[in-house]
Amino acid sequence: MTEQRDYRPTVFLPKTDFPMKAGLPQKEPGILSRWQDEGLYQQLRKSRAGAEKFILHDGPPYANGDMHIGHALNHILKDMVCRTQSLLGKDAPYVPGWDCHGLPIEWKVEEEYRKKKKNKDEVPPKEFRAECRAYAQKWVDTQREQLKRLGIQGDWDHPYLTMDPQAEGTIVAELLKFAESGQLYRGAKPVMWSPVEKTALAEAEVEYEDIVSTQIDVAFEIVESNAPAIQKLLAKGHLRTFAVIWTTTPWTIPVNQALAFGPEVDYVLIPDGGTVDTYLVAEPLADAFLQRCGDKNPGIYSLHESEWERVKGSELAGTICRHPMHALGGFFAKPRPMLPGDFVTTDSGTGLVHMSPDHGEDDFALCKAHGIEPVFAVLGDGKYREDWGWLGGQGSVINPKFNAPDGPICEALREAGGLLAASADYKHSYPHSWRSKAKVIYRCTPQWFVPMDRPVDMPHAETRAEKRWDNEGGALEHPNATLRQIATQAIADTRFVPEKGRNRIGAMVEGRPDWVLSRQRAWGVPITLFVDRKTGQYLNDPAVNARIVAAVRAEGVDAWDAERAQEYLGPDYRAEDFEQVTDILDVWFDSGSTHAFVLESGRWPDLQWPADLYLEGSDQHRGWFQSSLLESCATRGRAPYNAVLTHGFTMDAKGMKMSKSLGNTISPIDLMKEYGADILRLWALSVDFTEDHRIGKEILQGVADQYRKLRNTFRYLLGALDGFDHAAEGVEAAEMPELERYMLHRLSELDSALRQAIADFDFNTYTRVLIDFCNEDLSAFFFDIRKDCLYCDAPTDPKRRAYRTVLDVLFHALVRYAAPVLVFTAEEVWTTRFPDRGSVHLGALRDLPSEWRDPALAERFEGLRALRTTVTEAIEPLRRDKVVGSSLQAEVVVPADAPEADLAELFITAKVTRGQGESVEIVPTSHHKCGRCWRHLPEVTEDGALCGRCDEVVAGIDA
RNA sequence: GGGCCGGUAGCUCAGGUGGUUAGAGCGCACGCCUGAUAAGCGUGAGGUCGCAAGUUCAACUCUUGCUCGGCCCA
Repeated sequence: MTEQRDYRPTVFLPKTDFPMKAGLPQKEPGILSRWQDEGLYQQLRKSRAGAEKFILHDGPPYANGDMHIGHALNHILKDMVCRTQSLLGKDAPYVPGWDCHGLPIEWKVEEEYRKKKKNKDEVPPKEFRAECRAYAQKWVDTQREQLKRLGIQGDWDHPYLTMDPQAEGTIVAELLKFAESGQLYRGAKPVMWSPVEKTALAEAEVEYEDIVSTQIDVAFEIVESNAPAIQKLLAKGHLRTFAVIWTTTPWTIPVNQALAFGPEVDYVLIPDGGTVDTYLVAEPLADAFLQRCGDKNPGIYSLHESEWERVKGSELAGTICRHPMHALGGFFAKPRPMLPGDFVTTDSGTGLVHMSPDHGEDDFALCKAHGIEPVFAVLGDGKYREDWGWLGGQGSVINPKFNAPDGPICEALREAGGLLAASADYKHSYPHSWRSKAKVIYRCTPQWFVPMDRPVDMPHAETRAEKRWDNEGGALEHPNATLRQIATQAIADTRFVPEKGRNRIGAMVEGRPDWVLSRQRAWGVPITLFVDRKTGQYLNDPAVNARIVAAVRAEGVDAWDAERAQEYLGPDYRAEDFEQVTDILDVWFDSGSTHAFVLESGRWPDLQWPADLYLEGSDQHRGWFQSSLLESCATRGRAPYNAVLTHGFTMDAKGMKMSKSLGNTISPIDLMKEYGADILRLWALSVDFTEDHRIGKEILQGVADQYRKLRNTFRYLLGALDGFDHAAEGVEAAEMPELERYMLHRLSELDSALRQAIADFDFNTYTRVLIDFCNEDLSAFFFDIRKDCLYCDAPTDPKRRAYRTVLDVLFHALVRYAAPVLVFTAEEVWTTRFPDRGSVHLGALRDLPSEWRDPALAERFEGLRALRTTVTEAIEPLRRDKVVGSSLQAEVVVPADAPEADLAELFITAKVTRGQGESVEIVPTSHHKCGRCWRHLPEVTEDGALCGRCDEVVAGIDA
């Protein structure tokens, strides 16, 4: 036995400095600052100048608090959209924005006041707004840094802010378009109102607490009815019939204007044996009613239940009652009609509901539909107004004593004979003010509305110019169509991904009430209207409006100052003839106008109107998607977007929503510190974001494993391509071995799949297909088979050159495919190989040569791969029995009809022969093992000696 | 309480218009290799397709109810 040489130095192993361990949290910030220094975003704009555009318009997050997982997901998806579109060669700019006005910021500033024992009411509004502005700016800056850290690419130096005076000016200009086209009216609406703070409250400012209230049963005498059973009673002049209502808010009785019944509910007439009276209540609630007032009216029991007369709810239409206090005259003497209300249930009460349009949403809507208007009897402090016919000047209505069974309301009702029962023992949950903890009420207040069902008088093109409407995108006219109809058409014309979003927003637009634009707040864009004190109509003069818009554009919302009314009104009007509106706009109007000042204004010349895509969470069907849609349809006659993409919400590992109180929140900022942004991105792009999805330790561990696999694929490519020079070593596809040509075919299939996924915004398919290709086609198949070739063939060998040529093709393709997902890692990969060729993110996909497609070859290889699996399965038992270890020690017999190919090479076995039968058989090889390539070949004379190929190669090296 | 949406292996996902033993990748277990080495390769075990009825010759796939979870509203 001769001394064996160590052939290791003669083997061409992969060589690269690219580390297996990523160290993303440490590495990413450096890459990020390099991009910033090099102005990568601007470079990209330049390189795509003139290309087809893809405009994603960023929905503005609220400038309050740190980035949370929802922001992260949303922005990763937006970034993926822009980057993949850019990969296709399009110009896909991204201008991020923030929503800066609104209540939550006001709260925070007020909270800081309270800490300093400062009273908000003593602070001049201008000063207060300045503090809100500063607060918003602080969070804009914070979130901007956090989003940048995620690798989101965009024009971070020029974001749009809704509090930018230019933006505020545009918002005002958009509002005035509504005014000029007659799409504004002043109406009333019940809002949550706190009598203690004397202010309207938002839903979020209200919390529910269990309290005990007075419950009363009140009788309204029926004076007229179409129901036969009631008519019969009414005909006997001396009998009285009462509709009975039940309420836990006695104070609303003085403002009652109607009664509601359930058309589907069955009612009974209960005769009171002690008197000549009869009571109408819902049948299922009759027992409960009798229990409540039985003690005081024992006569009610006089007739057996089976003898009670029945009345169908639907028969009650047209029935008229009178208020128990009708003797007071005036308001109280008016007829109280019974109206059909779908909201009436038989869960509690009497199945008849007393209606006060001033103090309930159902009440308001039902009364409005029947022409009954609110009366504004309860003032902001909770007292009835002085001139009110009953209890004028008294209150407050939230005072329990006021509502008590022995309070003034019940006493008066009792005296009038209208009170059947009253007890202070009803436990229920009731809204309270978050801040004062006092009870709140519904109260009608005047508000500004956009009508959904009034024909939109969209000004014609020439008129638009006259009126100085600056709709760069133009406007479509829909003769006589209402805003609801135009919006419905726009929904039909928009692409929704996923498709179910269309149904969701469609149902909302179909059913939504008029848009309430006004808020009685400080931090927002003013409703810049002057109302004529004589007519109650707002002034509609384009010249006045132009002055207002110009001032707000220049100075921001502070320009809407009462002292400057005359300046805006000009010489044609007198300020004292007008009331200057002090309400501000619903912030949804702000964000609904972003398309105007971001896409249309020309301040971001890369952008254009309309947007190709809006991309937000599914909650925005009611929010931004809709406010933008309505704003744009009312002023431009179409949606500001061509497509809407929605994502679901991120749940914890168990599928439960994240909340601070549950303590299951996961911060993307923490995750970036632990795993790195690329892992977080890969997570967001691996899950089915169109549904709700989860995040957690195990999931992230899985994502990190997928990442490592991708990273090692690149590491292998970098190592295997060490020193590759295409000019010297490249091989034409036609000259390549079949295996290489098959891989080019597979790559072109992958390319098609990825392009389809981009077109569908189907990113989990994108990442899955990419990772599967790396695992199955490359690592487990191509790379494994060609290991011998790469390590042991001579560098000049045509097969090895062909292999490396394909590796080079794969490198260029894969690094670009991966770039939108693993933005940092792809850059690291790219610069490891090409330190002087700029950023990978400037690159676009190249169209792969169509000749690479070879379906016939592919079909043969699919058969070979199936056979390969059979062979590996067959080797396994021999391994178990320690007959063979490496597959190179196996000799294989395959069926005679196995496809033509170098099977030993494909199967990585010593030898393959064709047998007679159908089966695959394995035997251990008897050949010796080559000392260099470890293959077992007949020409190897003894273990450790060289095979013919290696002998030649080593000789070449030695020489 | 109402509207809409969803529940396929431990994890992330595939499963046209109902039709053979429900698939993939990862993870896991076991094994091979030790020249991609805190890497690479192979084999294997995991699912009453949320639950229950119904339609059908046949349902993960259709209908209804329930349940769990989510978004929006009340």
